[in-house]
Amino acid sequence: MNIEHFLSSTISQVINELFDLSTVSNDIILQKTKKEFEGDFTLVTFPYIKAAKATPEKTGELIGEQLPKKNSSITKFNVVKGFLNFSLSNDFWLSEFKSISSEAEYGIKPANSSGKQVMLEYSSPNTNKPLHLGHVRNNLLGYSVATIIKTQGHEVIKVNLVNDRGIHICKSMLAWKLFSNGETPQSTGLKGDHLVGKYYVEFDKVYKKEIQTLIESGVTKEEAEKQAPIMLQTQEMLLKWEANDPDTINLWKRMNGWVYDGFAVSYKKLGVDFDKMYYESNTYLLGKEVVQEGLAKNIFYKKENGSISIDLTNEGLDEKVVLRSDGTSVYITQDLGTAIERFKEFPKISQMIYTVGNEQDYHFKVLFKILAKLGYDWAKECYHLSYGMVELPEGKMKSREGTVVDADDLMDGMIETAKETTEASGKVSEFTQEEKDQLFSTIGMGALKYFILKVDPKKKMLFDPKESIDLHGNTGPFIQYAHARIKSILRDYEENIESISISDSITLHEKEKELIKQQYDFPKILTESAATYNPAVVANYIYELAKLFNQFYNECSVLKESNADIKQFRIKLIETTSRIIKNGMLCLGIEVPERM
RNA sequence: GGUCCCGUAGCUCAGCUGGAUAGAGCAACAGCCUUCUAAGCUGUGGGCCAUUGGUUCGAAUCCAAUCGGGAUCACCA
Repeated sequence: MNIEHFLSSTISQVINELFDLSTVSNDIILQKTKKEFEGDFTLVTFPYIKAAKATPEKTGELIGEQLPKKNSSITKFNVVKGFLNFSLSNDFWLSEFKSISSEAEYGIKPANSSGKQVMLEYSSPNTNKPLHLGHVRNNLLGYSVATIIKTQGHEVIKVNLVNDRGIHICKSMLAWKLFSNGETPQSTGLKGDHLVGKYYVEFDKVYKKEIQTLIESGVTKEEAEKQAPIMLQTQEMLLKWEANDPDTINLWKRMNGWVYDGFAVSYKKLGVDFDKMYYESNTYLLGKEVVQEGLAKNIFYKKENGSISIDLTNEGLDEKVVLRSDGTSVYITQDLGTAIERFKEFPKISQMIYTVGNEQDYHFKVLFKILAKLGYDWAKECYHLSYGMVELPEGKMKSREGTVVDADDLMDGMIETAKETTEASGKVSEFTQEEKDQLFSTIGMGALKYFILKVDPKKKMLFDPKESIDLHGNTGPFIQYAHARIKSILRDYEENIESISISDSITLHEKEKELIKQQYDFPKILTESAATYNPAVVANYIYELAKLFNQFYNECSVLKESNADIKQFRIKLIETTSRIIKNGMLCLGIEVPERM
C-alpha cells in the first residue's frame, strides 16, 4: 500500500477532528523531510492555522500529538515553524524493505497489464546521409521512453518512418552516378550510409561551384540556384523516379540498400530496435482522399490557383496549404494520411507519440489541430515528444559546413576512450579478449547514453565531447561502477542470497534507512517519468541511488560485519540496490556490467 | 514583426503541481587506499535563481512587462 496515501488519509482524519475542516486526503500534500531535519515526511501546516486559530507551531503540535494515536507506525514528531516532521518506525521501514526485496521486478513490472496500446515513432532518418549526433538523441530518447512506458503496463509499438524519397535522395544518387566510377561499400570498404553521404556532400560541392560560375557570368544568385545544371538534372531524376523509370528505381533501391545496411549497424550499436518500419515512398501519396473529404466538409477551401488550404487563424495559427495547386501532396498531407492509416491498421492503439525535434513544434500543432477538425477524436491522444537541439561548444551543427558529429565516429570514439581508461586501470588483465571488447562497449556506450539522457529532453543541450568522455561524477560509468562493486561483494558471499531471511530485530542505521527510502521511490519515479516522457527523471534518480550506495559502502563493511543478522540484512540491502540500478539503467537502454 | 521555448555556481545540469538555510557533477584546493573494486568517499571555497513589478503567511517555482539567447511562421521535408 502506498505510504503517502495512507498517511494523507490519517492526517486528513486528524485535521477534520481537530479543526472541523472538511479536507479530503487528496488535499493533504506530504513531502519528504529534508536531510537537515529529523523525520521521514513533512506536513506544511500553514494552510491550517486559520482553522486551528493557533500559531503555526501550535498547530503542528496539535496535529503531531494525534498522529501516533491514529497510526502506530508513526513514532515521533517535531515541529519547526510551520513544518511538522514525523518519523515512521524502524519496523515499518524494515517491513517495507522486505516487500521491496522480495519482488524481483520491483517497479518495472506492474501487477497487471493496463490493456493500453501505444504507438511510438522515433528515429526517422533520411537515406541520403549517415546518422549524426541529433539522431543519437532522438533514438536514445525514443527507445528509453518506450521502455519506461512499458513499465506502466502498456504495450508499445515502436515504429520508424524512413524518409527514403525526394529531391535530397536524388542529389546523392546523381552525384554517385556522375562521379563515383561505380564505387560500392564492398569496393571501398566504406559503410553504406557513409558512402552515400559522401556523394551527398559531393553534390553540394559541385552545385556551389556551378552557382559561383553562373554568378560570375552575370546571373543573379537566385537564378543561379535554379539554373545550375546539376540541379536541373536532379529534378529530372526525381520526375523519372516518380514515373517509375526502371534505371532510376534500380539505382534508388541499390543505394538505399547500402544505407539500410549501414543503419542496421548503427542501430545495433545504439541498442535500439523497431517493431515496424514505414517508408515514405509508400506513404507519400497518402492523405489526398482525406483532403477531398475535408473539402467536402468545408474544413478546407480551394483557392483560385487550385491549391487547397485550411484557415487556422481563429486558433492562433496561420493558414496552411494541404495540397499543392498541381494536386501533389505536401509534408503535412502525408502525415495526415499516415496517422489515419495507422489508427486503421492498429485499431487498439489509444495513443500516438512522435519523437521529433522541437523545430517542428508548429508543424505538429497544426497536424493535431487538423485531425481534430476532421473529427478524429483520437487526435487529442497524439503527442509530440519534442526535444531540443544538440549544440556543440563551437556552436550549432551544420551538415553543409562539415561541423556535424557523426554517430558512428562518436560511438567508436567513446568506446576507444573507455578502452584506454579501463586498460590503464589494470582491472581487466584476466578478462578474455571477447569479455574486454564487450566491457569497453558497455562502458563507452553507457557514458554516451547517460550523458544525453540525463538532461531534460525538452531543453536544448550542449554536447562537449571532452566532458562526455568523463567517467567520474554524474555519469553512466559511475553508476555502472557502483553496480559492479555490489556484484563483486555478492560474489564473495557464498550463501544463496535467495535463502536469506531478514531478522525482525534489525535496527536500521541512517544510511541504511536512506537506501531503503530511495528504493521505495523507484515505482513512483518510473510513473512520473512515463507521464512526463522524461527519462532524465530516472537517470538522476539512479545516480542518487548509486551515490547513496557508495556512501554506505564507505561507512559500513558488509562482509566484515560480525553480527550475522546484520550481515545478511546488508547483503540483501545492496542486492536489492543493484537490482534497481540495473533495472533503472535498462529502462534507459544502458547495460550494466557484472564486473569492471 | 507574430507565435512558441529557454535564462539557476566559472562550466554542464537538477530543483518548477508555491514551502525550511537553492542542490549535484566538472574545474580548484585540503584530507582518506596493509581493511568487501579509490572509475570511490569526506571537507573548503564558489549564487541579487537575467531584470523589474504583481499575486500571498511564503516565489527560483505562478502572472505581467523588459532585456538577452534559440526555434518557427514555404505550394521544402
